[in-house]
Amino acid sequence: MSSPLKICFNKECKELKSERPKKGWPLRSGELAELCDRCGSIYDEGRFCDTFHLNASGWRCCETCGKRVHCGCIISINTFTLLDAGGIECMTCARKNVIPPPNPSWPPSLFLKDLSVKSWTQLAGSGPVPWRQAPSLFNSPINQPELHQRVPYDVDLSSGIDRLNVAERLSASSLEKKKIEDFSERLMNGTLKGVSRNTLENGNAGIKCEEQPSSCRNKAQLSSSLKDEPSTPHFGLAVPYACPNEMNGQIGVSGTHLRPALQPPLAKQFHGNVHNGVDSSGEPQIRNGRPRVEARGRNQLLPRYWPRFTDQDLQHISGDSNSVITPLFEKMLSASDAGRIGRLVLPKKCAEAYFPPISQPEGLPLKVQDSKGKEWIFQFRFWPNNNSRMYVLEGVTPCIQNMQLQAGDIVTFSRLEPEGKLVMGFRKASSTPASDQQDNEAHKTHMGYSTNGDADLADPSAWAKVDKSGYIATEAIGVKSSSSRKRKNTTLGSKSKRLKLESEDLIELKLTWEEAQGLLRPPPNHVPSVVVIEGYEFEEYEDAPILGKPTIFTTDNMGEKIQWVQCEDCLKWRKLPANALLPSKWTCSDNSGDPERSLCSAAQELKAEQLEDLLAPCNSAASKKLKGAKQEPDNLEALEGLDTLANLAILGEGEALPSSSQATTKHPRHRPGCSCIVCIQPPSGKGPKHKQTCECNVCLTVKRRFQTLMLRREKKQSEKEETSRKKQQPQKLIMPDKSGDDDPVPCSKTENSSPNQKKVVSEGSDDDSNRIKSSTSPFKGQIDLNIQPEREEELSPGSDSGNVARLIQDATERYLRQQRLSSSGSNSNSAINQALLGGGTGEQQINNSIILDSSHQDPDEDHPSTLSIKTSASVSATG
DNA sequence: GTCTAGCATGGGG
DNA sequence: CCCCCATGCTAGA
Repeated sequence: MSSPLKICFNKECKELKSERPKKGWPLRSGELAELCDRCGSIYDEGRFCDTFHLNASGWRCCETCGKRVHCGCIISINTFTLLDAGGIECMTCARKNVIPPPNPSWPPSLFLKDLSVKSWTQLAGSGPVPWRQAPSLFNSPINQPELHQRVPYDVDLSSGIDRLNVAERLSASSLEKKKIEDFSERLMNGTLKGVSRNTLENGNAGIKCEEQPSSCRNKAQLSSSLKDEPSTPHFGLAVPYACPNEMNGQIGVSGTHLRPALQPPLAKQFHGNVHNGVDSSGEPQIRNGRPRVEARGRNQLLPRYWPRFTDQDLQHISGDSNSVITPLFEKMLSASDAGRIGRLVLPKKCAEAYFPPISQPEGLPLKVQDSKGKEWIFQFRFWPNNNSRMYVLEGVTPCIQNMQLQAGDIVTFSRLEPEGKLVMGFRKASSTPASDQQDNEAHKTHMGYSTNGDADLADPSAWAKVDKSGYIATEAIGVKSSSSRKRKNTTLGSKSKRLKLESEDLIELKLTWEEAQGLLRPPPNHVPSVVVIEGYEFEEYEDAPILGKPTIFTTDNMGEKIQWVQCEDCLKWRKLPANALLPSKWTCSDNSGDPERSLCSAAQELKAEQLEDLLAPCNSAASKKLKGAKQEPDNLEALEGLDTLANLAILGEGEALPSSSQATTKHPRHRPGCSCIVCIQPPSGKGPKHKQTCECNVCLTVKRRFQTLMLRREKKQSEKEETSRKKQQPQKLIMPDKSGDDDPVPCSKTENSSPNQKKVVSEGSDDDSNRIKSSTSPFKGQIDLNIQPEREEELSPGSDSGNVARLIQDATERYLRQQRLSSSGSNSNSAINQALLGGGTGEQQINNSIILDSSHQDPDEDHPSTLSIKTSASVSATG
């Protein structure tokens, strides 16, 4: 590794590394720990753990020779193997009885299971994972050439995994089912052993486990092999891949699904080679759950698809049964995956490697079990795409909704043995392994142990987080930040810009826009202009509003506006002036205005019942309406969301949030039980709607934001016009420190508002009460707050800003657009248009309205300048 | 007019 | 340059 630090990687050692530090164990990043001479020597001699970890936990004794092995440590990860019956065995003993696995590509258990022979179709459509038999194909005597012959299309067979996967798929897909059945049958009869070996031997740069019974473990042994392949990620602390000692199918735990640092003595063994075990080399595979590593550049599965299960994940999936989990792959849900279309795009390689072969686009129904044991049937199919295929799982929407997943969350696929069931788990993007959502330590770990090049891994501080049991224990904040960061660096970072946007969109997805709206506070030193809408005053911020700690506004006995804020530490509620601007994290010590209550020890001013009254309205959907015009968080949920957002603000952009908001089936951004107007509305959009006079927090904040939005739009439009239609906004918008509400162009309202726009709207709206009076805001629009947020995801794949404010803006824009789309032709819609048209120049206003309509329809057009271009075309359609 | 299925496109690796 | 795949696009239901 190229640790920036000059000291020995051994945290027990403070020695400085020499110019040419000694190489130690492989890190998950794929690099090697750099040690000082002394530690290096100790490591080389195999005495590292004995020397430095004597008092650490994780020591176990070899079941055979009794030798003590430090199982809970990355350094010794490859010096032992887990026994099926429990316990461990040192490599020395393990090698003695090693028998090459029939085919490392597939879990040995497969070979031993008494699988009935079914056609793929049958298998796929019913019962325990049918397709899992596929692997068996390679267990047949069929020789490599035969496999190749079955390959209908051109594939790179040079890689072992390629061969296996492709051959497998190809053979299945290209062959007639009868053939497949026969093949499977043969496989089941165990007559096909050896195929994989041949394949691997010939095409795999990896180690040939089959040839050398002990090689598997040898491979697993880091240093030597790793040193040979420094580029290979070895983040897996996984237990060395153990070749089955017997043909009973038992093999040691494959490191594949075990995270490196999460390799404590497993309470339960999760067999199965890693992924399809297609990896014959065993080496990389073992370490990181990486499916098959055809060394250098020929990986079949991209790192982002490598399963990163924790043993807890696996345990959860397997439940109390004795099932063995074989992690297959995972995928971060894209916007479209999580959208309502219900199509989950499967990574091609993964689909071909782990799902039953399909030769027809129609594919097969695939039964999948979720982590809760519930079964789902998806259609596994593909679309011809160019000369390739695009694999998709159709009908996943119910499942995804059931799991309350959003774009950015990760779905994991694994195989449950011996049932052979395909299990679909998930992890929330928040880093909490959601597949089980157990509140255990493991879940505090990052799910993102990174792959190659993860700086975090190379960072000794990260190592410091590796506790003695081998778990990566991280403090809450740390988990959040580093986790999400890792995510970005790995899955997202390596992906397209599109995905990056998505990741940022993630943040947005985790906040209801109400939550976001409610968090807005006027920028410091800025006096918000007041807009009166429907008799209520709204603050209009010229500059970017800021995010502050959520508070509850109210009026005290003296009739003064105040706000209540809860101390982060003692949770006591403190009273503050209404205009106090609070940091996201506020504690009593910040209560400088009230020295008496600037300590947590000070009694709470609010009595229990008062507090209850204060919060009560929040819990009642019926009481969502606010008494005041200020942005008052209207319920606890909102508060929670606000807290989240506040935290977000602190954490900075790109930080994943705890997925506190779980989507409802109707509205992904709302949580079960949510009684907001959105959630109680039928999908059709019919039913209760916000009235124009609605004064709920949602409406208030949206209206407020609408004003801001319109103002900004108008500014930019003006600006644009002044610069002769010169496009200039996009970059600005995506600049973290400039994006969002922060208009980079210093323009006062006066400057940017055409005189006309200052006219008070008095359009002949169907509802006169909807007029917006404003003394300062140039925009006088009306807003129909009835939208179908559930469509937001679909229509707005991503935000291009990591700036929260920007997200909020986007949310608002989307909201507005939505309401327009969903209520086109409605009074409110026309009202908006009229309102917009009523003020300022027609063109100007039209553009504004059009912008709203056009925005977000295309992620690439999420810029005013671009949007405005479309206006003319959209006008007719809109008008 | 809406929704869906399936193909096409194009950015990014 | 090719492949993957997210998502756009659109014909058809």
